[in-house]
Amino acid sequence: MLLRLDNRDTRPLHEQVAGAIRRAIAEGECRPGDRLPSARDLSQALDVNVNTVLRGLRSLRDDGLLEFRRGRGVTVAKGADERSGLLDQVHALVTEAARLGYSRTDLIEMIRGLP
Amino acid sequence: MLLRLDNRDTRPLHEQVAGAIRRAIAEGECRPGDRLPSARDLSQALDVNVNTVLRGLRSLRDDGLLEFRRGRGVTVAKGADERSGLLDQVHALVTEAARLGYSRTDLIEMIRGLP
DNA sequence: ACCTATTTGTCCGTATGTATG
DNA sequence: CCATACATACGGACAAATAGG
Repeated sequence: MLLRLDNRDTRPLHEQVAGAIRRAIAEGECRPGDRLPSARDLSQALDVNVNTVLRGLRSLRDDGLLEFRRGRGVTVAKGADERSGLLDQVHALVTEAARLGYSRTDLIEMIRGLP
Repeated sequence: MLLRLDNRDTRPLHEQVAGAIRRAIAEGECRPGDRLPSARDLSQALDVNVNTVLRGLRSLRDDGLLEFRRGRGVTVAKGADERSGLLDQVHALVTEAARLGYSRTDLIEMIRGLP
């Protein structure tokens, strides 16, 4: 799993980290049960603080994509491969919407308002 | 631009007005630079109070979709058509979600659950 | 079973930048 | 212009799990 961050990306680092790993899972580079590199290794590779990496990882855990075990590392959760692609789309949509001035509530309204 | 409100809709009237006009813009019925019917005309056509219409229009102005000019009316802002592309993205998302067995409610929960 | 060194995520505080009043 | 609040990113100390002797 080879990750890199884009300097031109204006999003917070922890979001970029989360997005990169989410896509790696969506594209099958990491499969359920696989172990991720340790947060410290990732932080070295990406040249950001460990806690910044962990913040990104935590958000993926909250989405049900990852599982944490102190002393054992971070593993890809069961079913993460199916959900990650969809969550990736959701994230992209929410981000694009925010850029254009639309709130999440507006998006929910759009979804509800579809024919 | 033909607008109508749904009696069964439980949302506040000003939200319904805003939603209806937003959709009209997204579907190309109103293009950037076009003038909207006056708030008074809209209030007559929709059978709601003028201030209710204005409240909805104001929220669209805050989103950057409309521009107000005293004495000259309300016009569709530049770039408002580009934002309508969001609806296409929403469509694609809902379709892909359905293919994977996720309902709109599931998507809404995903959006709500984002960090 | 025991110890201990290492690896791993968790938790605390702090500096900096960005809004907000 | 100043003050206040909030988010972001960082650093260091900590505790759980592991691996080797």
